[in-house]
Amino acid sequence: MEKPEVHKVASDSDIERAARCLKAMSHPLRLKILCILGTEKMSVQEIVEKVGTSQSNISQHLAILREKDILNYKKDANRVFYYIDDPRMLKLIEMMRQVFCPTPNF
Amino acid sequence: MEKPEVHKVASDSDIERAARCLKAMSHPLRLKILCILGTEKMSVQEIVEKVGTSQSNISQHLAILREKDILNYKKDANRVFYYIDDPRMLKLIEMMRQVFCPTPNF
DNA sequence: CGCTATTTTTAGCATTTACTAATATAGTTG
DNA sequence: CAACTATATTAGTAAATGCTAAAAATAGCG
Repeated sequence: MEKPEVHKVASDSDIERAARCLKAMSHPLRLKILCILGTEKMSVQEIVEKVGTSQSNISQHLAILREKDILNYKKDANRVFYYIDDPRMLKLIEMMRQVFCPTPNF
Repeated sequence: MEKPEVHKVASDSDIERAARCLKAMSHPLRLKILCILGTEKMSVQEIVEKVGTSQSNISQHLAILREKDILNYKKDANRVFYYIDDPRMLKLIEMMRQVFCPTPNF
């Protein structure tokens, strides 16, 4: 009862993990990918069209999100479909919307 | 009524802004600073002690958070007290806790 | 199999980031 | 003002990041 701290600080390992994840999200193109994905599955092609940069560049960014377990994917014949698997990630993105998007769009 | 989209994608400028902010938060030391700050005001000294790296290093990280408007500060005599001003930022940090901290601490 | 479409990987390069060590600034106090 | 405390800034360097262009996988199709 001596220390009325409202909260303890997160453990260093939690912080490291969070920072790694944030870092992966903190590039405009990658964040945009996450935004347009939302709860959908989308082919690389489609992502390229909607995000607007070279296919190679998108593929590299997708690799980063994949390696950090932010995106999951499924191969279907010729194509690869990416999607957000982790509900916590969806929650995080929803939160970003609330914080960073003035109008109720997004 | 033709397109029953659940949401529109955030505007590119919103995304750029969000990405800049996330990037500023996405370093372990900076994230830790934000975590230990929470709703408090804290001197650089105190932050140095709690975070655990050199004074110069902390000062540089504080500068980054300051320049990105994530932290505000007040000078008091000899010392400088940093704090999180923006309630949206506090909300974001709270969210991080929920997502990244398994135990109900933080 | 040769051909096309989709995606990934590689190489090379310019830019940015992060740290340490050293120095500077500013306020405090005797 | 000299010495001290707290903070910021600078310089230098090693590592990481991000992009373009080119080449390589992978799968489907005649």
